[in-house]
Amino acid sequence: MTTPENPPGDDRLRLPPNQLRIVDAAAEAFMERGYDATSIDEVATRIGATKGAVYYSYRSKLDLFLAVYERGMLLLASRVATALANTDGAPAADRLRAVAVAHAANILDAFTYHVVIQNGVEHRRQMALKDADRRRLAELDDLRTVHEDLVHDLVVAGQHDGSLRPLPARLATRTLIGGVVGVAIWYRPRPDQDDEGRRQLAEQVVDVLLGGLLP
Amino acid sequence: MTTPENPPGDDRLRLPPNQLRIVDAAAEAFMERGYDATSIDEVATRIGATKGAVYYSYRSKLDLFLAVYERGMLLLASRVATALANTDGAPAADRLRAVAVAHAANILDAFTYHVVIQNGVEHRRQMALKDADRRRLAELDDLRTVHEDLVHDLVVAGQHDGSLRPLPARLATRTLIGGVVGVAIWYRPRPDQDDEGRRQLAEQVVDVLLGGLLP
DNA sequence: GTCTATAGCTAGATAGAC
DNA sequence: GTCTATCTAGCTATAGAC
Repeated sequence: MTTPENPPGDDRLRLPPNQLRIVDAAAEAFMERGYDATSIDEVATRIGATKGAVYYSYRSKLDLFLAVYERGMLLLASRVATALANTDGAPAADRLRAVAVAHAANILDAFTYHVVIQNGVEHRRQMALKDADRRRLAELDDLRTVHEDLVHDLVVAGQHDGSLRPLPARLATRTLIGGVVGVAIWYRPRPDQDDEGRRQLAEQVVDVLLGGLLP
Repeated sequence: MTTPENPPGDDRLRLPPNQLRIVDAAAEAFMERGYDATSIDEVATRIGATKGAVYYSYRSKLDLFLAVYERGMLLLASRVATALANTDGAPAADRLRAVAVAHAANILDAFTYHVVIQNGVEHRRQMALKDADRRRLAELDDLRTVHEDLVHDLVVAGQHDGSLRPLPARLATRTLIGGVVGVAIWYRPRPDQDDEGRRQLAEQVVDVLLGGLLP
């Protein structure tokens, strides 16, 4: 986790250590086996405990999933905010690049979380939820929308100041974000790759997306 | 389904009508609720029948998933083969574009299948499988590898003949495919969109990926 | 070929001891 | 706070009638 500890840090990012261990373990388990196929027993085993310890901190399995989803999105939001702060006043294309690199880098750094988000969002939308859960899920989905709108605004601004090609803005936005998010699908963590290595990979991916494959 | 019926048509694409109805229904259900959350009863209900009818044609739930996976990959392979045949002798960049558009268009046309493939592949890899099932799954995974290698070869060829930018070839390949596959995540089918409309959308997405967002 | 009935199992959630 | 024991629901898969 390479997220700055103090900058635009949402308070919800600060978890008690035992909860953080549970959420980390849940993210790993959900990534490897999928949400439905993962039992609470399995999450408990990963932290060397049993069901009871998990249920003491989280009401339900869905609650646990929402905690993973939330943490992943907040880590991303925090990092994107930093990228924007660092490029204040720069041309839109440069800010867009900074945001996209921050996004890709966060996917690599908090890999388990983002794979879970990636695989989990669709199913959850259709499932039967209690009102309170539905509300929490909707809030988290808002974070995705906020990010897409932010990128969209940068795309439009870039087309205005001439730093970006005139393309259908919404389509370009989604294709760009889709390409970044796709990293969560094809990337496999390597032991030899440190923070700096992941950052370089993030930049390379964004270069391909912004510059295209054609000469 | 806009797939040519005769060209490079794998025989496995020709299913008896009742089996096709079952696999179509399964793809829909898996897309909406996810593999694990979907019961065989639910698939049966969608074709106006009960469990028994499904189990008569498919031994197990996994068998049904494999049938969906197989059909999706074969539809894609067939369409890509046609695209390659149609661009024989053309510069590599043009062939790459044709393949990518075929891929994107097939994702839109056989949307349910590709969403299931997209969401399902990772989990299945880690699950406990019988030898026979493991073998079938490996065969289907091969189809993905074949496609990636095919795109990779086109990328390398394009860099040779100067029709593509000199980028890290594997990375560029995965980013391109990732961007195309990402369509299965953000696209939502529209009633007003016909075959031609989907084809145009596929072309627009590929234009963004090949040309990039920068001027 | 499709139905109903049911066996057998898994896993979410809770209660109460420590 | 974490444990063990247990209740309960829901689902895969099969058997046997029609």
